[in-house]
Amino acid sequence: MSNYFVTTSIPYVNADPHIGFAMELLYADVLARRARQLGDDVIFSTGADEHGGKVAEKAAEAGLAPKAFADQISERFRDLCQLLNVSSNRFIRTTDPGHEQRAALIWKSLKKDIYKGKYIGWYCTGDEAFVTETEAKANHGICPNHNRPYEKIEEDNYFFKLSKYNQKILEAIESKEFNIVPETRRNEVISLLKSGLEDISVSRHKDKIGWGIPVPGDAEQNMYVWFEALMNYITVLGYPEHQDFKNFWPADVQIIGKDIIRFHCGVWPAMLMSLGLPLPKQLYVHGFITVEGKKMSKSLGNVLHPADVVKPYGIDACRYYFLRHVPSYEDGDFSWDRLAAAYNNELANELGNAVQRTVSMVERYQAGKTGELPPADHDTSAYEEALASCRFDKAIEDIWEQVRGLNQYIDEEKPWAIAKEGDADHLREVLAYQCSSLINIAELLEPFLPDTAAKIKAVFKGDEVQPIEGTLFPKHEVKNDTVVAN
RNA sequence: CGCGGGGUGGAGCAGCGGCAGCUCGCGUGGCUCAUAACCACGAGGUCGCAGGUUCGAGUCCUGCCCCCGCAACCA
Repeated sequence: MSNYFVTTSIPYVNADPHIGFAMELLYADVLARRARQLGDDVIFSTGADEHGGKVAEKAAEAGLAPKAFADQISERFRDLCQLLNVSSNRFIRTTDPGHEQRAALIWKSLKKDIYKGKYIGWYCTGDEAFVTETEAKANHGICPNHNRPYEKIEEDNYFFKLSKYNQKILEAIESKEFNIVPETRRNEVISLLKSGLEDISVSRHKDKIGWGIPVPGDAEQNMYVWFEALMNYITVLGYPEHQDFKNFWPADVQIIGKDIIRFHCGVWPAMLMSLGLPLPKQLYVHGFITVEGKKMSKSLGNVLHPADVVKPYGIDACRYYFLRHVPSYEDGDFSWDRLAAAYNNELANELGNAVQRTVSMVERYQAGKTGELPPADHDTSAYEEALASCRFDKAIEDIWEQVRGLNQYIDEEKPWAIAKEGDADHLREVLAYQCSSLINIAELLEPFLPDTAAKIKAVFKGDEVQPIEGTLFPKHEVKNDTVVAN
């Protein structure tokens, strides 16, 4: 028995949760549940990133104070875990007093790598925003929105010596001490690191970004939101003094989307190194999800909320789709047709029916008695390997091989024919194998479909089958569930 | 010359040097324990285009075309 720590990224609370983040929660949940199943002590943290200009802006639009606005949205992220039966046991908000205090503490500890520098950039007073050097050049020094020249502005900021750790990070990644999966992401990061990291500005002027954690000892500056948000992965454990931190860091797996890879493969490791802490053991980078082939966007009105997906077929069906039919190592697509097909063919017909026919035969031929069950004989190494490398889709495929194998077995053995012949011993043997196989399937399924696994296990618990009321996955008529517009 | 991913039967994908494979859909047959479910067999692809390396290329190299993301300090 050991300790296991898995994290999701903490979503920015400028908008409601959508299925992209739901997927990330599911990935983490599978790992957490699997670890628990193997007897580990698990901390599974998620949370909300709540500071920064954009939240302040959205709050103002809603006529709320930033904190009140953040309260509202972060609550929706918290609810998401329940909606999806996600077993996270820590929810950290960057506005938690604990996080704020610890962030200040961390800043002080990082001080040796923080220096005051000048941020120089092109600024448009019309947009009240900086533009990049390239953009300024592309527009020939004139803001196209306001038709006035950009001003060159200098601003005092604190900088973090990211460049100092460039080489060490590269080494940690190449040696897999800090293991990034999938490989393509790892290669991407390596080439990024080889091209060199520059020091980054890690604070903002208070009058520019007022909603943030103050830089200790400088009333004029707030911490740059990203810098501070990354700290959540250790403040959630009570860094530096809490026992949880001592027991659970480094994280076993951190899960992020591909858009924030730079922060997690550059800034974050550098911060840890500066603090003298080990890097996470593994970073899993997932892709994005489209809806019916299109990128989700408000203007298209196709933003899909997790609740919409759960509604028609239930939580486990939703989990199943995201975990199996969205490729773990690539971008994926959500489609109602494919969800319906997966539900009917795989969950109802193959798995549900395998349970049903087994139960029915045990009842019919053996008055519900199962007798002694043989031990599981399925080779789980492919499954284990898939989970270790976060290939959730492959892991489920491996389970389904067993499901299909069971249906084939039943058709080959023909228990109904054996019953007719009256060979009771042989029949008992065959049916016992079926039950045992289903129990094993349930075991492997638990991290992915916890409710379904529990139901199957309940059926074969004693030496007498306990039929499920109704069916495991009732067949649905094809409904016209269109994407809910927003 | 910003970075990356991808183009394989109707759909979704695997294969990454040695007879082109899986799931769905479609067709035929079998079975009757089961949620009109299950099982078997079959049709369907010149593996984006053009060159090259090789005894042999979806698989390696070069060039081109087409999709899709990311980045440009918003987090």
